[in-house]
Amino acid sequence: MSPEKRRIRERERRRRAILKASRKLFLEKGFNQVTVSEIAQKAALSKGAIYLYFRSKEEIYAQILLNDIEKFHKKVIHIFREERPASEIIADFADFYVKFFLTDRELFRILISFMLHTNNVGFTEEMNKRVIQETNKTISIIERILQSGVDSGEFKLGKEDIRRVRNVFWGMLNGIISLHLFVGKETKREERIRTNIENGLAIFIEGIKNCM
Amino acid sequence: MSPEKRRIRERERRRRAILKASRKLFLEKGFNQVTVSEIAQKAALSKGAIYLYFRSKEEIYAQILLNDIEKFHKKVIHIFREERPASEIIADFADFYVKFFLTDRELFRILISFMLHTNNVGFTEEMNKRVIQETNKTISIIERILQSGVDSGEFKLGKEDIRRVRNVFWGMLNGIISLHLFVGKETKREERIRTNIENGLAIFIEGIKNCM
DNA sequence: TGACCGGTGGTCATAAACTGACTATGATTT
DNA sequence: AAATCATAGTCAGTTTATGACCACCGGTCA
Repeated sequence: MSPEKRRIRERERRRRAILKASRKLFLEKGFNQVTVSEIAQKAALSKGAIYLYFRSKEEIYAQILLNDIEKFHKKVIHIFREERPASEIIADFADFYVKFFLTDRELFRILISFMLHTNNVGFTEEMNKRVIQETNKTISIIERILQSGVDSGEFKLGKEDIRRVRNVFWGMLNGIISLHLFVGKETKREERIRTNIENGLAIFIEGIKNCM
Repeated sequence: MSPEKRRIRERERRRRAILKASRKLFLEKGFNQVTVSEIAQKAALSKGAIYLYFRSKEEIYAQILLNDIEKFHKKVIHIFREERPASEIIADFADFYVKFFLTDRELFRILISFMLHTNNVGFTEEMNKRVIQETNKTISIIERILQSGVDSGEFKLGKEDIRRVRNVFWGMLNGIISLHLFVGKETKREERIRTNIENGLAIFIEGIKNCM
């Protein structure tokens, strides 16, 4: 291996170290409560060095978001493997979504603040764009599921309907989870969320099968 | 961890990388056939960087030697654990010595050239002193074994005798191994060496039990 | 014998990476 | 609204790394 190659590797290793350290801190304390000095310390670098790898604290945060969203994507993509009724696939999606975020409450908090466009972090337009773009990829998965339901005759929806239904479904998912994470009690949280979402889904699917 | 600590760690990691890379090369090709540029390349560093970690090619070599000798020490030290006749312990030592070096023919070549004081590498006096000092530690182990034999009444040797016997034993060990490694055939090498040393030991122990 | 030559150990000017004291700014207290 | 504080971001100085270069040595050939 050439010195050049080695340096590139080490650069990437440090970058990952910074991301790993700051992710942990952000999840523990929230964006605003974390200082760049803290991140530097945890990554065993000086503050100045952080700025050799990222332009700003926000950029670090954005990168973490993008990584997490990508991670979710890679996992969720397998839901499409099987040939089954769209209503089942969409229930699986919901199930997976809940499970994925319940493993890390703060990860959800971080992502949901973007997904619901309620973040108060001073991102540049560029950063916002990229994060939203990635988020939309996830949302479009729902659209694909709905579309397959229409194709197979299971649902009867127009093009515009699909978009609306997608938004309702997405909102419902995040709304229910948020409700229980931020308001509800710890006890039996997962069960409550699941029940809520099952109920929601039942109404939801019945609705789109018959009404529209 | 502080930046300072991290840097020290990384420094040590590089140093070890250089030693690891050059050890491999030295064993493969011998000291003179290895260039510093090769070492640098294998360690994924520039040539100049090598000289930030070692003063010279010889110093690298010396460090490898010292490490290897130390490694041998740490392993051989356990031979003293048990309470047994000195003649058995010394046979074990011989056995261990053979086994240790047969696992790596070139390691033996490297070390023996020092132990027999036949190295042609341009070490500084300082380096030679340290390596010889470490080698003498190993030789003194033999002395301790002999001494314990005298203490228990198994051998009858004066102070001066012990030193002479030690040298004879040491020379015999290395001589026999060298003989087979550099002259003898590959086939049944270990067996031949063992047989030789067993014979040598029998004569040797009989000699020091009765004659001196 | 001595001029030449290829190869290599070691050097050093330059570049890259890192550091932490410092500055500017926005929030908070008095 | 002045003063104090906290902290994101900067930058001059330091450390570490690079590879072209030099000096030297051993071998070759006239």
